[in-house]
Amino acid sequence: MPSHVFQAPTGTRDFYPADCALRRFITESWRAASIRHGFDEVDGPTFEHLDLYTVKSGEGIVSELFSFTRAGGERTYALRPEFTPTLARLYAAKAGSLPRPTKWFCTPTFFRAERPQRGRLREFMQWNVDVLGDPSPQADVEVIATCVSLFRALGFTPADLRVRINHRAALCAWFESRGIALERHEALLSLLDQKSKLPAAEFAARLAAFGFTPEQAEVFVKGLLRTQVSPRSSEVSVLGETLDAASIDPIKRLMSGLEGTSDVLDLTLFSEAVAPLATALAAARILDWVDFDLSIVRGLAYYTGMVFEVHEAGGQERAVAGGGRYDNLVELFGGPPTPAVGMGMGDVVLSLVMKDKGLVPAPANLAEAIGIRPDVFVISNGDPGAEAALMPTVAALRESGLHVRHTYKTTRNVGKLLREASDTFARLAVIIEGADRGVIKDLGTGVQDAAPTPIGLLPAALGDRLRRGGGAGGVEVSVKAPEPG
RNA sequence: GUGGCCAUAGCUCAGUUGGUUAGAGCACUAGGUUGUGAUCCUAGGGGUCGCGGGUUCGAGUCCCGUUGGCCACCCCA
Repeated sequence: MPSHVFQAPTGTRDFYPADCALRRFITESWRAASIRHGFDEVDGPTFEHLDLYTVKSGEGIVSELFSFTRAGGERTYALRPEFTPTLARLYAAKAGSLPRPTKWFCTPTFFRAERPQRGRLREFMQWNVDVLGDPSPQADVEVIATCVSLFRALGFTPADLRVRINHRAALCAWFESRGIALERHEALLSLLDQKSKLPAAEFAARLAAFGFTPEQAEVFVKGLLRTQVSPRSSEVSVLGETLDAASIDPIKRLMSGLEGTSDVLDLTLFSEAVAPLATALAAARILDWVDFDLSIVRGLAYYTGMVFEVHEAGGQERAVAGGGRYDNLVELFGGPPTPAVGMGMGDVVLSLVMKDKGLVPAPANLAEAIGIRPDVFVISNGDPGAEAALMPTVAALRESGLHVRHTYKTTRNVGKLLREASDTFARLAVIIEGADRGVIKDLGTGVQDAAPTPIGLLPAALGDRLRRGGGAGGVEVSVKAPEPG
């Protein structure tokens, strides 16, 4: 008896076949969404010099990292907790020769030494999408649209998930216009960030210290600000303050460009900085996924403009994705001044939300989606000639490039073996009936050929059958086709 | 790093105020209904009750420790 039982380290996961299938489905979905939006895949090392992470986040980050020194070595390394520093390093090294914009994505594994809890583990995968070298709102929206494209592909609707957007620069400009001194902005942002963790009354009380009325505090508490605007109206009020004519103009432009949308619009943080963003969101046809939300701050000090998080509409789980614009980050890592916008999405929360919404594909659909359905399941009916022909037939079919399976059981009960074939989600079955022939059955339709096929012709016959879509049935593929545009 | 809850077969669980060789369903394996994916029948493998220690005549059942899990805090790149 072993005196010690080996267990996986805290916060890590073991991936059995079904788990691997789901993980691959997710990463393949990430890849597909990235690629159809024109992003190129990159990657870096799984560990970096520790300094790379303290540059951006300070020494305090070290306790959150898995760091180590090689035996006998002097340098300290850390397993990567995020991709952004690596991205900045990659970009800075070749900035001069890279196109503008540079659009990169990756779907690697990350490590964080945190206490695990729901939606947070110590090892996880995260999709990163970044646009470098483009300061326009279109770049902001491109990142968000890629994110939304994934949600659509997975079967989510705007009723399931909400993209909650804020704008750091616009928010701070608005603070300033209200006479809040620059040095108090950080404290105010941090207060907004704590909104969901404070009792409403206390939150309002603390806001009052910044000069906000109880009525305005209520708007912050509700988080989302949707203001009724009539295109014919000459006045618009936000947070109880009437906007000036210069501010109203972009609203009206926005309204006129949005045929078919409701005249209820999110106008939180309305300003010259936000209107172009809203316009671009509309042009990308994802405005219906988006709410502006004053309380979205993100913990990062380096965000400079738009910031966003994606949450379940009902508020369950933690953020599915988050990101924003960080125009000074590349410079921080030694590159040229480069406007940049990006986002990250982890597999842990995404999986939880998919389960919440019943959007995890059934095993057969997963197998179809990630391309692991067997083409053919070869069965012997027990005839001595068929027994001898079984493995050579399997080999010949594999030589022709097909995904071929056969039983490892001893029974030759055809019914049981067809059951096994069906359990593997194979498209076609071949029942070898003798040394020289086998009959083909389509496991999707249940239709079996009336006449057997000479064994030497099986590779060609099966290949032909599969090319014509044979065996495609039997599973419902829930993965939606990419949407046009 | 702090706190709370939890830990019995691969999975979901039952195990009476501590008492004989620890159970069920599903799953799995084999066989049957003399070759067609259903249903069904039969048989079988598999746990020493996360691990270690303690109390007791006796512990899965009580106590302590430890490991792991879940949840919240901190943090969230």
